[in-house]
Amino acid sequence: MRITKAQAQANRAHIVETASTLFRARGYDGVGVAELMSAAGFTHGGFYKHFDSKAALMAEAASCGFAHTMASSQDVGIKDFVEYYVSRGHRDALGDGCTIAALGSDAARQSEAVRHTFAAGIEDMLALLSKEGSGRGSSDKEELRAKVISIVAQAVGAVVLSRACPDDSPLADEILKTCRAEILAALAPADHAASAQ
Amino acid sequence: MRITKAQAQANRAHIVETASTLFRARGYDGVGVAELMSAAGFTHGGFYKHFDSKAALMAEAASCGFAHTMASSQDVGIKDFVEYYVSRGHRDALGDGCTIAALGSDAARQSEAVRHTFAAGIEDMLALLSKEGSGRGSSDKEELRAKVISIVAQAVGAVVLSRACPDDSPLADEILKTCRAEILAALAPADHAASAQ
DNA sequence: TGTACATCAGTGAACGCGCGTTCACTGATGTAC
DNA sequence: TGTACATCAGTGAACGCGCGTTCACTGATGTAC
Repeated sequence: MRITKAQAQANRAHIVETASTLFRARGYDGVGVAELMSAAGFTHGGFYKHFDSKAALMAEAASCGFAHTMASSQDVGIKDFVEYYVSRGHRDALGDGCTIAALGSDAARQSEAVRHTFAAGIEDMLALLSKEGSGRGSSDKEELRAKVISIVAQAVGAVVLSRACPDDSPLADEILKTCRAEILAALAPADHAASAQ
Repeated sequence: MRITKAQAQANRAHIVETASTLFRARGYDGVGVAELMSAAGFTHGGFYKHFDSKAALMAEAASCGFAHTMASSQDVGIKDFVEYYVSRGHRDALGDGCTIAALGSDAARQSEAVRHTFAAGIEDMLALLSKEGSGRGSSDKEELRAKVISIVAQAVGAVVLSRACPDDSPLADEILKTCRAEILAALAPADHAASAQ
C-alpha cells in the first residue's frame, strides 16, 4: 500500500485543507477525526502517520485557512476587501470564508499553539491591508495601523454578529449593510488624504 | 426527595445560570450535561425533569446571559459601556463576559432557536445603547442606530480578535487599546451634537 | 541494471472513555376528602 | 385540622454511540549492494 513520498505529502496537504474547511463550517468539536479522514478520501487509521494529535491539526488547519485568505486577497485593495468581507456572500459561506470570523470565539478556548497561529494570521491580514498606505511618515504609519485594526475588528464583528442571527432575520442583513457603509465612509477621506500626499 | 415548587423553580434557574457561565467559558461542546449538573450541585439524572434536551438549555442559557448583561448595564452610558467592554478585564473574564463575544462563532452553527435568542439579545443591546440619543428626529434616529450597530460590531470584533491571540501576545492588548480609542474618538463628536440640540 | 530487504503511508479492528439520554426508584410535597 | 394518596424533583445505574487514539498488518516504494 505504500505510495510515493510526493503523493504522501500531497495527501497530507489535502487532509489539512479538508480539515480547514470542515472546522470552519462546523467548529473544532463538530468534526471527528474519522469523518474528517473519510471526507479527505482516507480511513481514519492513517491520521496519526501525519499528525501527532487532532489538536496539532487544528493549528495547521488554521494556518492553511489564513494562507488561503492571504493568497486570494493579494492584489485586492482594502475597499474591495471590505466589500467582499462584509457581505451576505461571505456571511453565508461558512466553510470557505475567513477563519477568524468562523472560529474566533472557538480559538479563545484552544491551546497557545492555535492562538499563536491566529495572532500570526491577524498580523498578516493587517500587513496586507496596510500595503496601500506604505511610504508614509512614521506617525502616519501608526495612524494607518490603528485605522486598519479598527476596520478589521468592525468587519469581523459584523460577520460574527450577522451569523449569530437566524439566516432570514432582517437584523442579519442590516448589520452587514450598516457596517459595510460605515467602514467605506470612514475609508473615503483616508483615501483622499493618501492620494493628496 | 420531592422539594417545594418554589425550590424547584429556584434550582432550575440556578442550573440555567451555571450553564450560561460554563458555556461562555468553555463552549457548548466543551461542557457535558453531567458536569454541568454537578457544577450546579445536582446529579445528572434530574436534568430532563427541567429541560427537553441540552440544545433547549443552550437557548435558555443564552437568554439568561443577555439578561445579565442588560441588567448590569441598565444605567450605564455608551461611553462607560465601551470602556468596560473593550478592556483587558472583559477580555480575560470569559465566563462572566458578554455572551456574543464568547459564543458568537459557535452560535452560527446552532439551531434557529438559539440564533433567534442571539438576535433578540443583539436588538436589546442596540436598544440599550441608543437610549441616550432618544427624542431626536426620524432621520437622526436612523443615523444613531447605524452608529450604534457599527460600535457594537467593532467592540465585539475587538474582544473576539484579542481573545483569539495568546494571553501574553502584545497584539491582544494593542487591538483592545486601539479599538477602544477609535470608538471613543468617533463617539465624542456625536456626544457634542447630542448635547448641542 | 537487477536483486533483496527495510521503510512506512494507508487499512480496519479494537481500546477505554465520556457523551446525551432513559428509566426504575425514593420520599417529601401537594391535594382531595 | 387530620388522613390517604397522587405527584414529581432529584437519584444513580444503565443504554447505545461516537469520540480520539493505538496497533498489527499490508504491500508498493525507497535503498543498499
